[in-house]
Parts: sequence; structure tokens; C-alpha cells
Amino acid sequence: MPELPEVEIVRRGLERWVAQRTVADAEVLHPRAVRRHLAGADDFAHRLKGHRIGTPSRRGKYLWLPLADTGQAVLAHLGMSGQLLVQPQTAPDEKHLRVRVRFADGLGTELRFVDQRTFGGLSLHDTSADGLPDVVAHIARDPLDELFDDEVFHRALRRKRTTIKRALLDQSLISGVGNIYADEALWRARLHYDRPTATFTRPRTLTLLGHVRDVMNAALAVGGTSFDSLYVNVNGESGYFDRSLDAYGREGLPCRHCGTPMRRRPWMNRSSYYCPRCQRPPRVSS
DNA sequence: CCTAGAACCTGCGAGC
DNA sequence: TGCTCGCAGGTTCTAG
Repeated sequence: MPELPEVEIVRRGLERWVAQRTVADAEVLHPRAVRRHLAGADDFAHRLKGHRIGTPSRRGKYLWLPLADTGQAVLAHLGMSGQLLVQPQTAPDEKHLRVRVRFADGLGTELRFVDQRTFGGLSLHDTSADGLPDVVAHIARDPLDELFDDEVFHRALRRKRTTIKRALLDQSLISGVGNIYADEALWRARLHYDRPTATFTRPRTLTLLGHVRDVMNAALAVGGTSFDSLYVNVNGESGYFDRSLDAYGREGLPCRHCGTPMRRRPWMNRSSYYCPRCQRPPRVSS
């Protein structure tokens, strides 16, 4: 569910409300939430106990909390419906509460991982010298990372025999882009989602990257995109970017470039929204 | 090695 | 009222 802007909003909330606090104990209420921690739920909880949490980091849709003096970090992925919430200890348990982390201080709040569909999860991993968890190493840098290399991305696009939206969602090429921001960036760039990447010129790639960055920065500025209560920040508040979406979810509504009714097409078990006039399909369609 | 599609889950709204 | 179907911000496994 959450893409880069939403995950970054969560990271900022953790930086403010959780960083520098010491874990009193952790409680796993659903084993599937820690399935990527191969040593199991008991091991996960035990290893958090007594350690101080450092400054949260993020790459793409992954975020992690370093555990001071351990060489490890708690890696979190929100999947389609995951939430990290900082709640009063007195608040009733959420229906889909999966993991609870209590702190050894008097602030009266705890960290909760809540996840309806359990596609997300938490796990512990060794970190390299630059603080990156080992399992995140194969994920590409995201477009808001100042070390993201546009030229490397362009050459990777040209090598692939695939189509542009699939490439935007490929986290080994560029991370952080999901179904919403892919459709938004393609609409802004007036590109059809099925355009073969092998035909992309350098200017076309750079223009598209510019639109990806613009739409993500605009979403970040208003707290991300929330259609319902499933995406919220650590305090349970929604973002406002749903009001500014130009493509996603606008089937039948007039294109904000040309007025033509927008279309929705089934695409990889989900949907693609596009303008049939501004975003013409490639001549040779697979 | 590469790519396309299904699988993994739970809940909600639409339609019958 | 209650059933079935389609759909949902993602990743990962499998088949070809």
C-alpha cells in the first residue's frame, strides 16, 4: 500500500517519537509478521530487549531502526496494509495488532506494528559499514536519494526487454515507486504504461525521472496519499495527496490535460489509469 | 538468465 | 439478509 512518500512520512514520525528510546520488551502477537526473521518470534523479541534505537533510515519502501551497539537493525516493510503506530500504552489493542514494542522510559507510549493483510513485517538483520541491512543491499537507490544515478538507470532501462511501468515497479532498477506514483508520473510524462523500455531515449528517461521526483515531493509535502484509514502516519493521521491525484482512481473523469475521459485497464492483478489521448499506446503492442 | 503471471492474506463495497 | 465477485498502496515464487 504505502510507497516512498508514505514510508518516508512514517520514518520521520519514528525519528521524532521512537529514536533514542530503549526497548523494555517486545511482544509478537502474530508469527507471520516476523516470518522474515528466520530465527523465529521468540528470538526476535529477545534480541530487541534492552537495546537503544538509533536514527531510523529508509531506502525505497524499506525502513529500518538501528539497534545501538549491536551491528543490527530492525527492518520494516509495510506491504499493502502495514502501519507503524506510536500509541498510548492505555489505548486498546487494534484488531490487527501484530507486534508491540514497549520502552524503558516514562513517556507512556509504545510502538505498534498493525497489519491487516500481513504482507508486511519486521525482521532483524546485520548491517554493513554504511548502516545498510544486508537484505536491502540488492534494492536500488530511490529517486530522492542524492546518490541515485540517472545515467545508470537509463542504461538499465535500455537493457531490459520489458515495458515502462513494469520497470518503474522493479525495485532493483529504481526503488520506492508503486502503482499510484507510477501512474501519476506516466500521466505527467504523457507516456503509455506499455511502452517498451528498449526504445527510451536519454531525454525521455530524464523527463520521466523528473516527473517521478516532482510527484513524490508534492506528495511528501502534504503527508502522502491516504484513501482510507489504512495508510496513516505514526500518530494515526491521514495525508492529503489523494486530492491532487491526476490519474490514479480517476476512471471516467476528464483528463486534466485534454478533457478526454480517463480509462482504467486491468494490469498485473491490479489497475492502470491513463488518458487514451495523451498517453497513446505503442504502435507494436505485445 | 529473463520475464509474465499467480500466490500470499483480509476486508470492503457492489450486485444479485 | 446474505452470498459471490472484484478489488486494494507489494513482494516473492514458479512456470515457461
